[in-house]
Amino acid sequence: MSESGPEPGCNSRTFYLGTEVSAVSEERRLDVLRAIVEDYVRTREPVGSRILTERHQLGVSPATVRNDMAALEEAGLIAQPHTSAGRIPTDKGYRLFVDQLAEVRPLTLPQKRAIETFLSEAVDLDDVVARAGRLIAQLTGQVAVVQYPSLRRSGLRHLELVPTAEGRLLVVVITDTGRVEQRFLDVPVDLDDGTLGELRARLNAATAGRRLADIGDAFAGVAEAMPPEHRPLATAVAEVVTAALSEESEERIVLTGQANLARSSMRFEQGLRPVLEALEEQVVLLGLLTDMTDDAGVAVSIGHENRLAGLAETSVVTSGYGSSDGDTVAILSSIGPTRMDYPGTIAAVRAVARYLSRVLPS
Amino acid sequence: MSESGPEPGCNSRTFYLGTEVSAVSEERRLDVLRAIVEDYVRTREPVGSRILTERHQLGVSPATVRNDMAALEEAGLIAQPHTSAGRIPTDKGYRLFVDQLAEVRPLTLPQKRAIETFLSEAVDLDDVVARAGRLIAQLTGQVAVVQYPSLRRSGLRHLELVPTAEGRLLVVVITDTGRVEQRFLDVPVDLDDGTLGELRARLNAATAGRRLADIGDAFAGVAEAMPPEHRPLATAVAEVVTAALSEESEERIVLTGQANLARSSMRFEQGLRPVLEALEEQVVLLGLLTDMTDDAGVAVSIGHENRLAGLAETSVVTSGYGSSDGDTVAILSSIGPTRMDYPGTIAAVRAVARYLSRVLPS
DNA sequence: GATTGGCACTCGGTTGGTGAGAGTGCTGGA
DNA sequence: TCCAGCACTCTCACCAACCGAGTGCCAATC
Repeated sequence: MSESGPEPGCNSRTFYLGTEVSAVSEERRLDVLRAIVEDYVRTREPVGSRILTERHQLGVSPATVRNDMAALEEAGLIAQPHTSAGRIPTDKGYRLFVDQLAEVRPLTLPQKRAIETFLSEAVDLDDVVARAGRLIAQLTGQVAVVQYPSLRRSGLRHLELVPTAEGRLLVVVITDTGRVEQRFLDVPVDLDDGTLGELRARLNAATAGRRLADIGDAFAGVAEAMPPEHRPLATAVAEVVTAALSEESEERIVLTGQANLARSSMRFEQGLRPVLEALEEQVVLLGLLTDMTDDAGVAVSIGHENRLAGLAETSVVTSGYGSSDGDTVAILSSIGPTRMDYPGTIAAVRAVARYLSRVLPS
Repeated sequence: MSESGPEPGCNSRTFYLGTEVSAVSEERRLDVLRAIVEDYVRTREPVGSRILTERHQLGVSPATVRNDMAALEEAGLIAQPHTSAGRIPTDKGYRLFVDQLAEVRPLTLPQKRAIETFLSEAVDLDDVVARAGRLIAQLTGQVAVVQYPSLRRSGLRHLELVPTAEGRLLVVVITDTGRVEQRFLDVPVDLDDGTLGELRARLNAATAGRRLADIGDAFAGVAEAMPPEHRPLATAVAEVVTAALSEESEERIVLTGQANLARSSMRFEQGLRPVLEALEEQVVLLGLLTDMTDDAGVAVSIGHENRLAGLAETSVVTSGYGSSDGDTVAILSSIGPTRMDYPGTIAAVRAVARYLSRVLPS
């Protein structure tokens, strides 16, 4: 469910393949696995022993490769779709590849520059999120999921109280990540501008810069400091704000690049349906992404490791992003077939998350 | 491109089918067309003359139906996928069906009630839009497109100026349809709360309730009324607001139910790809929807009538929605295969648009 | 012990042919 | 104007044969 695999430090040779073999053979078997993954990702065809020796410098004959493949299959790292077909990696094989064998492939400088300029041209938060999605979708050729900065993890920039004609109060919350939320509040008492101004000033003084998650205490203090006749108002405001912010419906995500799923390069056994359906379950999807993301760096979840059955044929690459101080306020990710270009996808997700963090406090 | 067909009033019998035949034959041929459309929509199979006589009370033999079919084919209303297959309606055939033959089928009372309660439970605009999309997607089993209330067509509820720490001004625009937009403004001069308060008050007094589209004049008056040293500020605010509101990027749409496209009931000749790609071109898509929507009621665009090539195998059913006084502030629509249940889809779109208009000013 | 060439075996995909069935257009008669 | 009958066409499903790719195993070699 997370990117953590066996510790890179330990001597894990016989760990993976079970059978006792010499270190050098073990090494080559992993080379074979890497070659299989890379070839299969590129060609989308099960790869046989001969092709493998032709296309990669393994330095051994097909027969030897066949023996190695038998061992890899024994270990559950590769499989045959059917007899007399080549091998394809299993989820477990991809996992090992991602954890141990994949070489990071940083983006090119022009790519990085393109990300930077494209993101910095955004005019507001909606635009930032939309652009981030398009970047991921285009760089990876897959589906991008971008979460709006979570309200609970954001800081408060400003709290505004707007009286409307009908004796209702509009409460507007503006976060330091640029989100704006609003709720109506029925106020029983008449409001004069003075009281409202005072309340506004006090609320903002008490809450400025605080996390929205732990803003409750701040509100309590404000209510007490108000003259008794206005305490109910202060409490009501506090209530509506905390209620609005704690609502799960306020966690929003944006999907981009679904058209990429229909490209010929993506053929799913079960068809597109389960994938599209999983993507529409936004609440569940967000839960999955949240669970698999740890604070540090990029996380990968492969095939059946995903809780959602609809994503059993896909892999998910996520990263948190946030303000430049490293706090994660939201998640962004790329979803594609398990047979994806992991190094490229990881690099793209990481890069966009990084620039996004930089651009974010607009 | 719009729903307007031949005037219902005119005697259009020979108009459609070209050949001179008796009125009663003409009548029956249209019955045959209706039967073909209904059967094909239901079974997804080309329908032959025998099946047709068996399943519908046409009162004539298959041979006669064949003659009628030949006439309908001659008129371009139906076609054969290949020799020795049944007939399927052409875009033109669907058009005639929608304009002349389809019977409105209102929703059931429980359905209406479900729409009403589901929409009224929404907590804010985002929620309203999302729920409307889910309703359409679920009722029609197709893709729903819901546009956020267009800023240009909304009225202004409130304009807020928030000074931020870094000497920048945050301008927040709140519309009477519930949308909130915000922009940052670099202000050269120092701001004291008094000036800001005065400007805010004047702006709101001058603009309250006005359409955002024609708010420019109102701003001009405010700038003149301000003391000379603050006129630049007023002008700058006016500029940033008008700029923000006129941006095309602020027209937002939400797609729901894309998973429905992958259902077995939707098989497109060209596959899903062109459809999904067309749906991702949100700007173009919105333009298409806007063009085809007239103010009165539901509009239908069928197959190749759609400007977007990717939607050549789909039909689009749209309706405007807006405040209860009938003004259209945005569009909502359902997109599915040309072989869709037109009466049902039209009824669903109309109903949701209607209730949405009622619920909208949250 | 590791590697390799050779060889028999398996099995999926393709090709080509055939027959059934569905649907049509046409024609002549009511 | 309608309709029954008939010959014709075309698709689809089925089947059989074939081909090629790839494997596993074994004996020989380094």
